[in-house]
Amino acid sequence: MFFRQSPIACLLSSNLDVPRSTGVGAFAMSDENAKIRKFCEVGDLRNAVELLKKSKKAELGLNTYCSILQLCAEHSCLQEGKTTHSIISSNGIPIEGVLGAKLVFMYVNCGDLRNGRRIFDHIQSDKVFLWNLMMSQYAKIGDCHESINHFRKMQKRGITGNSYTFSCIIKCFAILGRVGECKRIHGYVYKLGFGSYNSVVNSLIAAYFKDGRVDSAHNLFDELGDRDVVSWNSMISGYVMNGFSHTALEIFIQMLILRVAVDLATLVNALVACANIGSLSLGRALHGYGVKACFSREVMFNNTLLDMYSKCCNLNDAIQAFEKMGQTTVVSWTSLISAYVREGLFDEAIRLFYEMESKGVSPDVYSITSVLHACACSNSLDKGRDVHNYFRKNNMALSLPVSNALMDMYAKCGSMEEAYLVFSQTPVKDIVSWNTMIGGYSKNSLPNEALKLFGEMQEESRPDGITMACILPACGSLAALKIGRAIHGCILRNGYSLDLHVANALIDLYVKCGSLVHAQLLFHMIPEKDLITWTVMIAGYGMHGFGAEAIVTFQKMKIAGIKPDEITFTSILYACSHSGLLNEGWGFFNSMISECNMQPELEHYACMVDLLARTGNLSKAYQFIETMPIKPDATIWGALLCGCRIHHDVELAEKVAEHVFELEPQNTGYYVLLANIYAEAKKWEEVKKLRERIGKRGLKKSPGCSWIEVQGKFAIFVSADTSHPQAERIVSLLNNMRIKMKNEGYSPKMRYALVNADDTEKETALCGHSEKLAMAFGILNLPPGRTIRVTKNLRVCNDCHEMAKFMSKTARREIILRDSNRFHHFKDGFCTCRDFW
DNA sequence: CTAGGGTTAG
Repeated sequence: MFFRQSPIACLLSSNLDVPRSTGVGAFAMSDENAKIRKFCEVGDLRNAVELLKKSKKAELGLNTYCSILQLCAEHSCLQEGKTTHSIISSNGIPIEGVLGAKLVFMYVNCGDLRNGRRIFDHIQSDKVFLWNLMMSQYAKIGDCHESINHFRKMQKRGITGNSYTFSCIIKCFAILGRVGECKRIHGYVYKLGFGSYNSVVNSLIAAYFKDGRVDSAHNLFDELGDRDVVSWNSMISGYVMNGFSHTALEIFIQMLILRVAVDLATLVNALVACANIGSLSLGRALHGYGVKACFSREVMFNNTLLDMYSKCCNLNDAIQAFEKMGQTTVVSWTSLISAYVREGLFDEAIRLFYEMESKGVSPDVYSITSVLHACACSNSLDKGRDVHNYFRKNNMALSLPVSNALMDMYAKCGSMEEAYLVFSQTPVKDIVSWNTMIGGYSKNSLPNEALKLFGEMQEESRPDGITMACILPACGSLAALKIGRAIHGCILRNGYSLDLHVANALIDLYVKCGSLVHAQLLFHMIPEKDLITWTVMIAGYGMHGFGAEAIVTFQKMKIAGIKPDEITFTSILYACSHSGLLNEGWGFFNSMISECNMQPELEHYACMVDLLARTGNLSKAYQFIETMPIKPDATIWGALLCGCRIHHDVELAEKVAEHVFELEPQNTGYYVLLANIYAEAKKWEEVKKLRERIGKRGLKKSPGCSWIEVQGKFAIFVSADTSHPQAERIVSLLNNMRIKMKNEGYSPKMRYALVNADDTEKETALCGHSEKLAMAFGILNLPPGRTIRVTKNLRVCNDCHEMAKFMSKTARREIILRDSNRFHHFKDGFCTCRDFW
């Protein structure tokens, strides 16, 4: 009955002499403490703290504070934890020992690492638990360095770690990619006797997988006696991470056979494996399994499921998975956006981005890069700019991946100016930034800018294999053999040639630089050729006029089990047309439809028209165009117009030209072509009319331009250029050549001149063509016997072609001339095109 | 006594 009274009532009602040591407080304290502890036991934190606030210092015991702090920690209630802390302080309780540890635990668990750290530093505890707590929390927020610092301090103080310490430190070193340290810890762990702890071994397995040491990881797993679900999950995710999704799924199946309990992480990893190998049926089975295991409310499960359906090319199921989700995150939206991109529905993907934003889900780096990728793929500069403006309006920070995605978008949409603007405004660039810009310039036919940036890059950053694959096409389009060779050397020194992208780009480089022998050599050295390798070589043979070799290569490719795609067919048809192989061309065209189930596209029709027209089947070509299932464009009619010129069919040319002019009224090349056809038929009146027509439209003929690389420098010539320092020597060489030609019975093909002037004037005009100037410059400046390689932006003219043949014989030089259409190898008075181009 | 090792997107 005494105990049931309140302490105050006791004091007032009693005059008993109570000993001081056990005192009134002692009885009262147990009462208040018990009440608070009772609240804590049932998880009523609010009432526990309220009562704590009302209680006096003397009424409270240490355990009571600890109970409340424990509850705060478990429920992550920082506010109540702080209140408790301040009561402890104002009550003058020293922060040390168990109470100090509890405070650290509370702060750290509530995510207030700063206050946790302050108390941790203050109490100077040697408890391993607290050290582990700090380490793992730093690791959790991604500050691996601080976590490692703690570990080092711990070692200095002579505190021996336990399994928690080592699993954490191994993870930190693994994240930082310091596998050497992991190995060191591995040995240390064995010495201390933690070598059989599954938590430690599991983190080691993950560390080795992260470093690509699949075998080491697997050995650890084999030797691990006490495997738990995490061990299995580590194996599955490790194999997936290293690109062995099939093995990952085999391990998953093994797990099912051994009846190891599967958890959420297991299913998520297995679903990723299914997504990677496109195994829809297994993915569906896992879907069902997960629903039965009650994971259908887990965001992680649903997001992975959505992505699995997307990657298995099942957009409908992906949409359904999204719609069934109770809770969506930015990850769900991003996966859905990517799913639409994968299906080619770019506009819908872009629309989803804005819908997500309007639903209050703020975009992150991944969603932003995805939507920019959608803009890039849809080739829509306006939509890409809109997204860019959206960032600016919302003051969103441009992180490096976002800036890189912006550059890529602008580059793919053809605006290198805007791409460069982003690039120049990116203070710290990485290799991706440089590669994106260099590749962008290459693909947008700005090879000089690509080379310039490549030079700048080397001052700041080390190029990698991708850089090489980006810069090589620029060298190719300039026919910059010397620079290309230097880059080839760099590739060999760094071992980049093992990368198939690089190897393919190198073959293409040598093809484009006219060095077919080198291209062939490299081609034969590649043990595992992919579709691109074969296609590049087929196109290369075609461009150089080796149709038969192109066909043999095509057949070898099929034997190697590689299926041709649309581009391969373009290349082989192109090769047939450049060598005049009509029957073979038809064969490939038909097999494309019947054997490979492909719909020929415009470029395939263009090749066939070209082939028919060149071989003189003009009316067949006309019929072929008229029966095409798709609308012919200017290049198709243009190919026929070319044929009309070769076979001097003025009547058909006029008919065809009207189609061309209607489709591409701004393209001067076609007017010039028709003018030449008239000129060759000596229809000067018609030439004059056409010139007037061109004049009215205000069209300008794009100037012919040729260049040649001598000692790593380019000499560039335009038609009738007299500004070159060696102009006099060049002209006299050409005049001498012309005289020699006349003496040997060659007459200049005057009918190819556009002007109706007297013969002398025509001859001068003929002599001024840029390719002649470049070839002459080559003869004058390259050591005897060296092959002369000239590149021209337009098609070579017939007169220049004749002269090149003559030059190759009289000057005893091999000349390789690349025009906008193909290669001409001149040797001993003959050309590989056999005058057929 | 408390904690951890394995978890989706580009």
